Amino acid sequence: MSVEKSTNNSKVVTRFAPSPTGLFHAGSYRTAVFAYLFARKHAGHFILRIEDTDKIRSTKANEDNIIESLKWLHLDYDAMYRQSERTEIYKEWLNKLITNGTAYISKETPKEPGGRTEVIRFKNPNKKVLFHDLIRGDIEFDTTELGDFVIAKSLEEPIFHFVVVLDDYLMGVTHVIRGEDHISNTPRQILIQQALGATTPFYAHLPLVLGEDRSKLSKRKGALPLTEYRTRGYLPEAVLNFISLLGWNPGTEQELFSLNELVQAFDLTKVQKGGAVFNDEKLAWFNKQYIAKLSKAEFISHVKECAPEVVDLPSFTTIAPLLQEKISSFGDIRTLLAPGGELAFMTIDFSGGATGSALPYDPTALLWKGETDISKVKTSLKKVIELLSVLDGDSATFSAEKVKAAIWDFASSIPKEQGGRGSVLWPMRYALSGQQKSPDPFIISEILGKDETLARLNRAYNAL
RNA sequence: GGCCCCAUCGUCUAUCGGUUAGGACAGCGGGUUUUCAAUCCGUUAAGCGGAGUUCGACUCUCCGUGGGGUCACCA
Repeated sequence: MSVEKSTNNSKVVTRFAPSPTGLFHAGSYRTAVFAYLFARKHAGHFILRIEDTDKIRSTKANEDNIIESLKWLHLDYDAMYRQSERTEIYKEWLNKLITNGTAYISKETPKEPGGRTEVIRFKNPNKKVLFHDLIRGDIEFDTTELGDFVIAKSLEEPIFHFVVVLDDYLMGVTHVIRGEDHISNTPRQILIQQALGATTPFYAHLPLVLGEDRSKLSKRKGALPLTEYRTRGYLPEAVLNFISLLGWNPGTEQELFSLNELVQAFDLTKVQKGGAVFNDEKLAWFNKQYIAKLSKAEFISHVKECAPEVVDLPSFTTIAPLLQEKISSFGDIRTLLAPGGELAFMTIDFSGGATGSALPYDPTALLWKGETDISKVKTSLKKVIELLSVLDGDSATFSAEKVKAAIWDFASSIPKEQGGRGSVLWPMRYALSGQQKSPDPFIISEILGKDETLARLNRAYNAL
């Protein structure tokens, strides 16, 4: 008894039904995305249903987190329901089932002192249930081992299996798109459907999103809430793009998709059966692609959100283009500016502190590659100082281009055998940045300004 | 353990019986370069095992193995 139905005359309705018992992470997010894409692809409805029948574990904060995350990702829904507000409806239908004999009030011996003495159980017809899954094909279960399972703690406290089925029915859900972990719940839910006189929707059980250890992604396994990706400086478009390609792909070699392109391309039949490991490196790559596409103004406004203190730095506009091509997430900016980071030269004190004698780095690192002759480095630094001294110190004219122009001929005049340009540029750059890695010495000079540039070069010169 | 689902490079995946098994991330090598990054070019790397079916299996069937999910008065 396969459940073939026709979709010809029924509008597609999908739903995303999270329970607000934890922060919204990639596992549930992927389910939301697929249900959303499928609905939009077929010009159908997408419903958000908060499954908060567990009053103890559900919180408003978690619900807000779900809603906020969906909004951040631009997954708009056509209707929203909260199961905690539908108690009367459930009660009415629970009574119907009890009346028609498919459910009954069962006397229980409390497991703990003071425990419940009666619950509502479903009268299990103990039969085999076969259903068709859009992704996996026919699946058959024998429901006998389920026994007369509980569908409500009381008339006012229905539980998951009952409310899911009833709501899907009442809300006209045509396609139940959910995680694979619900496969084994499906047969008992179909039993309830039959008792309710409801039609069976299409089922599509998605492969799970896995952690590095290949087990179901969960907070416990280190899955970050989506809102955490936001605060770490990930773009919603990148997160959406990445997660959409987890367990699904259009069969082409295209990798970058806008939301609209995803809607157009999405196809449930191309969904994978096996689980997919969530890979942070690839997410970072996607994010980098999207950051690169940002206009200068957009880039700056995103930095403002993630690292406002950085925008206030005097030379921020000078390094912004550098940052945009370097970072994978906006959170990287803080790392770059922190002590030891490639941009630390902007914030480290090179004045030598109270005694005025100590350099914030090891002077011997000024030596380029195999160079051992300190006097050569001193000569080179001295020449650089001379060349820069004659430049106009005005902030508008002491630019990276001007500094480069002033230095370049001299640096290029050094023969390869004597170290080439590197023998000039490395000590210069290191003197200015105090870092093994940093932007080039010209841009650093511009950022520091003439006075600070010369001060640092002189201090390095004197330290040798 | 019972039941259920799954199985191509380290990872995400293409292949719908016939391919030198393709792409992307990561890795590695190189060009460029004062360093790192970026960028460009190149490159390593895969059909879990065994039986079948077939002229021919990564692809279909079965068994095994492995992994995962689920077994609540949670969802």
